[in-house]
Amino acid sequence: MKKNNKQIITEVAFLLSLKNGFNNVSIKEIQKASGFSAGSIYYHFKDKNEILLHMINVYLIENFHEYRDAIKNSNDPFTKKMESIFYHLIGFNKKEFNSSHSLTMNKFNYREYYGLFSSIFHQHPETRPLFYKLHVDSYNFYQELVEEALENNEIKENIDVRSLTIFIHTVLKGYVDLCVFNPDLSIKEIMEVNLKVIEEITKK
Amino acid sequence: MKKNNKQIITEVAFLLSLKNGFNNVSIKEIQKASGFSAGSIYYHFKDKNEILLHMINVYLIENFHEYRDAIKNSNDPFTKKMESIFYHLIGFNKKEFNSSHSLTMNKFNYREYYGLFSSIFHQHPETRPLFYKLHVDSYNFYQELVEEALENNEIKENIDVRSLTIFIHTVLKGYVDLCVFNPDLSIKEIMEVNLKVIEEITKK
DNA sequence: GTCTATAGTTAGATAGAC
DNA sequence: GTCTATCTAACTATAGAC
Repeated sequence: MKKNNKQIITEVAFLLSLKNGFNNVSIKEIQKASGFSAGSIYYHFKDKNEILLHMINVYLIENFHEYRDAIKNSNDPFTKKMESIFYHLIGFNKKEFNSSHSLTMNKFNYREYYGLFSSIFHQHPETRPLFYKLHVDSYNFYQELVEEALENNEIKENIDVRSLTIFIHTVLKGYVDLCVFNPDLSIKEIMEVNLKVIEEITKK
Repeated sequence: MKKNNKQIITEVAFLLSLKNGFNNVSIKEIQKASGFSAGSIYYHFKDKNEILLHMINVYLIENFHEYRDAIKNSNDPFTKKMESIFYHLIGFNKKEFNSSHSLTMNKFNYREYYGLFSSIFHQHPETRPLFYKLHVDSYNFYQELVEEALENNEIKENIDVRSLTIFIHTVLKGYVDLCVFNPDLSIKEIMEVNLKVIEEITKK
């Protein structure tokens, strides 16, 4: 899949934004880093805000859909799927996480990633509907997993689907937040603690 | 407690930042909203970044210390203290939340509040140590509550303090995140679901 | 589709009077 | 301690040649 120039500009804007925040990335910087001129950039995007929208769609929305569908289509049991979500949320699948060069975390820096999109949510209120939609999609995804687990008799059958879904949603959100803001706690420990609680309250 | 002019400027900067993000608030806007001139502002602060630091200390750090000490000094049982934290994290104590005019949420808009500080964390990396410190303090606070509950025989005695503390920290983080980003779910429901899980895994 | 050159605006910060 | 006036730098966006 060859990248067209619009995609290159978007990627450059995204990578620069990870470091400095979208508002602190100037068109001049995008010019320098991409090799394209201002005129060229404004040929592809009518203004800077359109770059932002494109960026959100590619790196937030599409990214979610991809990892969601990957997990959906796997044949893993409920607990395994939950574990995969924990890894994916910080940009890893389990194999990568346990490999030796995972420590560099080069693939993507989840700390900057979530920081960037939180900033965008706050400073560009016109983009908020996109975030709300994403959260509804996440909720529905988790609910499907819970319902599937119930059907497959993997968790205790008298559990309330809505409550468990909300709880799982909460824990996943908090887990990401802790990983981002708390450099003292090991990701693995946060993950294991919370997976254990989920197991405890769902076990038959 | 009469406000001095430095405090007024800080408050104005904070309120404007809640709406637009600190980076999008210009000195000119602070001038207009506060009634002070640029010269006056730069008499109190050597540059714009110093306003930011002062703002973080007053509205993030001191705010945490106040609500933490209030809960610490209360004589409530463990579950009651947990409930209070849930309310305080979104800017209410329970009484206010249940009163009729709570719906306006005028006291402070927690959605903008957390959005603002997330943005600052991302876009002003030099301030991150302050955030890390705050998270360690939060962790220690939760741990003290757990230890206290153990001493008072309020929760089952064979529970692992560290695991429970990490779990509580995760849930509280996720709860705030859901409240901020998910306008479809009722705050009360998120709160109740998670309080119930905490109760379930700690009950004797 | 990409370039150069530049218009037009706004930002943070300072000097010096009172 | 507060004011007015102003400087310099940086930004987004556009016009027009190729």
